[in-house]
Amino acid sequence: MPKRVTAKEVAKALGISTMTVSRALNNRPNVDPKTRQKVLETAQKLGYFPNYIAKSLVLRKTNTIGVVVPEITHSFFPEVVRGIEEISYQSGYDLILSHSAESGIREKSAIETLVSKQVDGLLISTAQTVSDYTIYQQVMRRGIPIVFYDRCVKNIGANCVSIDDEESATLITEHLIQHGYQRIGHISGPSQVLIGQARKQGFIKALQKSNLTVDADLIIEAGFHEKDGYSAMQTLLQLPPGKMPRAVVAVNDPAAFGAMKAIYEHNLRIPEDVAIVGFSDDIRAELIRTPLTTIRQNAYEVGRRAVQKLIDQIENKTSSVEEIIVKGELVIRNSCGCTG
Amino acid sequence: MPKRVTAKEVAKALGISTMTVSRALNNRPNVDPKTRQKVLETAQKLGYFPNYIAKSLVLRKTNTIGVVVPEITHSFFPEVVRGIEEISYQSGYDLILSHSAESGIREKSAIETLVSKQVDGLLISTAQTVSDYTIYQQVMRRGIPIVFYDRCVKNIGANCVSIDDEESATLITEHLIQHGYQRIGHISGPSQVLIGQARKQGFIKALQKSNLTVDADLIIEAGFHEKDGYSAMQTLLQLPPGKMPRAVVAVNDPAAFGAMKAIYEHNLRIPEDVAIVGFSDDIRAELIRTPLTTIRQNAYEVGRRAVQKLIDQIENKTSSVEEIIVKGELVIRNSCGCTG
DNA sequence: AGCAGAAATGTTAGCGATAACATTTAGCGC
DNA sequence: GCGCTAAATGTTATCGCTAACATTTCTGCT
Repeated sequence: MPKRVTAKEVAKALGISTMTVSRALNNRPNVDPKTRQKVLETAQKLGYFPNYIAKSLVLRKTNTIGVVVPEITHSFFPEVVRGIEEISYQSGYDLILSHSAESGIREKSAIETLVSKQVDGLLISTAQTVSDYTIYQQVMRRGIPIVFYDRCVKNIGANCVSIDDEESATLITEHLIQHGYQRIGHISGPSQVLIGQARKQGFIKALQKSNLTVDADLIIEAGFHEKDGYSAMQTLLQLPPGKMPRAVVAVNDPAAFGAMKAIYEHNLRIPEDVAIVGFSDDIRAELIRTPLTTIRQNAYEVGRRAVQKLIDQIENKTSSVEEIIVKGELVIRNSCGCTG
Repeated sequence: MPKRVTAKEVAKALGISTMTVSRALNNRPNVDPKTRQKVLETAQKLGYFPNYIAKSLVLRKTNTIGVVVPEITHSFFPEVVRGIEEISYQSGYDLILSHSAESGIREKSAIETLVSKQVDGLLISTAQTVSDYTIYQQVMRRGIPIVFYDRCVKNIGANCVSIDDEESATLITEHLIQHGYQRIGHISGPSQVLIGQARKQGFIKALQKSNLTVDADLIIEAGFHEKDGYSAMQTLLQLPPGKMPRAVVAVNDPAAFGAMKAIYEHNLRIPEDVAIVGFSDDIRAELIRTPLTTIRQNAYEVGRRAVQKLIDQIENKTSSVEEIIVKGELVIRNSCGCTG
């Protein structure tokens, strides 16, 4: 096992103290330029790498940010991480990445590990099953700042960067209303998931703003996957002709794809018979038979804003608690009735 | 600033020594069960988090693996990271993620930082511009194991897990040959990139094995993007009818998409007039007008095998240097001439 | 009860670096 | 060349933890 070269050995090789070596290596003032030069050369020659672990112990700073991601398969989060990485790199922070796999228990344990590793701050997107917030509070009480991203925890004094699900849902629903559709249905997410709730709220709000009746029969609680959209749409298609929705807002793109399949199977056309829109701008959205009108969410921007806020907090540049909302963008294609 | 609770304070609260606290917390033998119980309770009550930085300093082990990724936008690498994460989590290692952005300089600096952070091992996929391998050797001489993944560095005694680009290219080319096509063209990657070279080699090898002539005019050096495939295909389509390829092997799926666009613009049909195949199983490959026959690369598996190898090495379970190759899988759709 | 041996606990030193203070050396004016 | 200040360097203690050794407290057995 090769021995590791320490500052002490560099010092010994030059017949000086480790303190001078430390000063030279860290560009501190009050070091003779000739000494500094010699230290640099010797360090290079001996293959010296500073030990950041030791440094972190004494400085109580690791220049490391802990990132907790609930799901990595989903394309949204890698994109967020890319944004996080970009800014943190520029600011000289490294990232420790943890995956909670949507499990509250794993999330808690990941946070504990990160705290034990003395990260300077945490970026967290909560797992879907989390309901106990004491760990967050415990961490914050220790003076470790947390910024939540995408999935926020409110009222515990933490910063938060999220997507404006509700407003975006309103936006896209209003687009359908502008097309003149009166009866609009909604294929929603599971009711216990925040994102689903927000989008449903936004949908309802848009109807109300235009004085359209909100018909509970036209809101089907489903899920985020293709099959959920498929079966929900089948339910809608079974409604009597006078009641069947002329347009549908799906909770996300996969659900919309499923719904489209059901529509085609009923020998109906999109958008001539039923218009449909999605949410999240899946890569497939523009490639399918009738390209899907949807909302593009800027995951990259969410990541950037979240770390930036966290780093500001770590370096005491800000103290106010903010809720930053990254706007979604309406991507108009053909499934809504627009012609492209 | 809240003070951090240390083992010493837990000890003082109980009137015992820190050593006993340490032993109790780490499930060491020779601790009275009652004492252990009290320590656990008190630690919990005081909100004690162990300081892994201090622990790492004395144990010279961080339980952390450094991962260097050249590119995060590309879907391949997030998938590799997912595989890495899964296994490392099971084995109790955390990941520090670094991004070299295909820059040799950034890669070197990332490695230096990771070494300074005392990672137990490194997973590296080299940036495209890297040609100086001394940093790798320096790190390995320090006793820090490296496993390369996807993009390997040979002959420096490091383990490596990669995709069998050459063999897969042979495989898919042979599939075209089985269709009876005689004149087959290749839209290759840039010649200085290894992956491109390997695929081209595999393409050539398949032709040779079947005693088909390798016509240099049918091999167009292009790039990995859609526009590269588009312009390369245009060059091929300009060839005199007797020379124009009846089938094309594209270096990857995006290049194939570009090529397909060019083919359609020439009012030719796929696969009736020109058959084409890709590489990498892009998510769009099965959704397009004529679904693309391609090679699926198991990025997830690459990640899993690479960390596993690394952890074995860290824990001294293996010492032999291996080159692990994860096989690609032929995904047959319609663009090759098969009917689905 | 007395004692060996095991079990439980304590003490000291050190991991590799830096802060804070102490000391030596250098520079400069008269 | 002297004295004074500033620059350069050195010393000691410490960050929070654990290894290694030292000591004390239990056991059980004759």
